[in-house]
Amino acid sequence: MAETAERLDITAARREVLGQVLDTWSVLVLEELCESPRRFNELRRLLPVTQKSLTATLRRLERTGIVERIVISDRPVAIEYRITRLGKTLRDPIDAILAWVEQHLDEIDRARARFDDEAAT
Amino acid sequence: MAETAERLDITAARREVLGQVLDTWSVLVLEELCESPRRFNELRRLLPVTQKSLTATLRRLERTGIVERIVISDRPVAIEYRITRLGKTLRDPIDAILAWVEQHLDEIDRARARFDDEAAT
DNA sequence: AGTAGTGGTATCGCATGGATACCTGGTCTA
DNA sequence: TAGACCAGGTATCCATGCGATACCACTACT
Repeated sequence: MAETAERLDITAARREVLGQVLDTWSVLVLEELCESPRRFNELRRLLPVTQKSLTATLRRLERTGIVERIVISDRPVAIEYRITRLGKTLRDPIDAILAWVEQHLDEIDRARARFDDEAAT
Repeated sequence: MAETAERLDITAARREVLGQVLDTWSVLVLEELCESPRRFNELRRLLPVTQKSLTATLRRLERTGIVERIVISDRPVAIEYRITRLGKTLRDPIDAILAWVEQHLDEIDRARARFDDEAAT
């Protein structure tokens, strides 16, 4: 039982961060910010994400310490989002996942087609 | 515009797979199955996941070609889930992410506390 | 016969996320 | 100075997802 409890404790903490960090929009926003700092609407144009979700994603990443929200101008309100040192350490693992996806997309498509065919039978 | 369209096309395909592969339960189930094949209820005991979500997760992973569902006995219905060759290739990237989480949990906690403090001000 | 385990499906209610509209300001141009 | 347009959001509605719960068919054990 102690074993189980410990195990679940670990995964509970893990799960929370995992859910935030591995969220689809988080991953894609992160990729963008790794290339260079971006403005809010710049990100909107780059990704098919709604304003609401982008706002939520940026807030979450900011809270987690992965991106920084920098006011670059007061008068015409201008805000820049940039990746933090912590965020940069995420780049390699995330890139590895993205590379995996790119590399296995075809295989996944075939697997899905096979599965759906068998299900239709 | 062609640039944008192409970019969105790529991310659309990416997004789908990302969403499935990086799903919290998928990641944790995958970790378990990497250790050894598991039965349905075995997984339930190992992870704080509901039956419904576990069923959905396993179906999704099966469809994506990442896990295999093997009937090991008809009479007493017994089913084993095991990782596929494709699934195994996911292990390294996923482990990298998990390692990242473990490594930076404290830093994330501090960042969150800081954020919440500032917000409260 | 009763209880427990196996691998599920069905239903309900709440929270999350997308689409859409709207808002507060500032800039630019006519 | 009015109108159009940009910025960075908030507010609202609605569909979908997910957890909790109940239930089912079958087998095994006692």
